[in-house]
Amino acid sequence: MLSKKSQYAFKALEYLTERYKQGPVLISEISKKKKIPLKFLENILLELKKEEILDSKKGKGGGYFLAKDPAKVKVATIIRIVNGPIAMLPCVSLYFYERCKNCDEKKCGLHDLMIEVRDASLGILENRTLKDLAH
Amino acid sequence: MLSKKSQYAFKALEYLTERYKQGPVLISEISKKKKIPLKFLENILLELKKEEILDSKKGKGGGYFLAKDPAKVKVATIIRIVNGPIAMLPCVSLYFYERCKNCDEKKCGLHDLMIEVRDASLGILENRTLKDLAH
DNA sequence: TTTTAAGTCTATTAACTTGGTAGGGAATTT
DNA sequence: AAATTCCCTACCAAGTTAATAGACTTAAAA
Repeated sequence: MLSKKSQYAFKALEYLTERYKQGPVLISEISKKKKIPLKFLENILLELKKEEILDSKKGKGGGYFLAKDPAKVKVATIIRIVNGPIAMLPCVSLYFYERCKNCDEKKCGLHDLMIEVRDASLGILENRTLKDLAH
Repeated sequence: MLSKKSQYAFKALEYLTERYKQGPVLISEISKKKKIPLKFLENILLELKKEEILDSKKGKGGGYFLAKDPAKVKVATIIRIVNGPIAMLPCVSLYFYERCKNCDEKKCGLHDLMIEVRDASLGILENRTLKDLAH
């Protein structure tokens, strides 16, 4: 399941997508409009900035804004940043791969199945962007 | 991600699938062969019994065994029992549905997307059984 | 140049979840 | 009756999540 943090992130990004190219938006404004705890939201936006999804401006007239075209930001990318792996097992994760202990990937029945599930999910998540979320 | 408990469950079920119709198998045997902490495994098997995936026999010659044909036990069912929801959001879960607070499902962009992802995953998980995991 | 308005950063905390343990109790077979 | 095996309840430590606090930095405006 997506964490609450992830849901907050998507709500904030939705808000910023609606205001793309309209200048910086205050954290406090997003917090109020989307009912996200202010300080928690700060952390989330900062993280998204470090990953270059968002950019920001300090001081008066400052705020956060999308660093790129919302049609270029994949949903999968956001999930990986704020929620972690999309795969159901570490041993089939593309970006967070970890070998299974006590389990030979060659003859693990779950392994192949979970690759299928991963690919089915990614087929969708890698092909949808922030723009699609807004519609 | 699937919890360690879920991975243990699948390993145990794999073992029991190989021994389907061959009489009860000791918890301690599964524990040893599959390297699963004994007491933890007890809890898992008991839970699977309560959900009628497994059955058991007490006393000498006792143990656990599959309650039905492994070809009839869906992977999705097991995941729901030991891991919980398959969907990425409570508001799109079929078996663990919960309404989103502060989010109108009608106009939530994530909602529709997550339904797609759910259906893609279920398309696989509802059509694979314990038997498929073994081969 | 001072003030004010922002975002930045580090640390802390409370609640919850996960993984694992302990120790009898109950049923069944011999 | 004794041995064997699952059943059940409770507990605990560690980690994660959600949220908060407060001081710091940068930038614009007065």
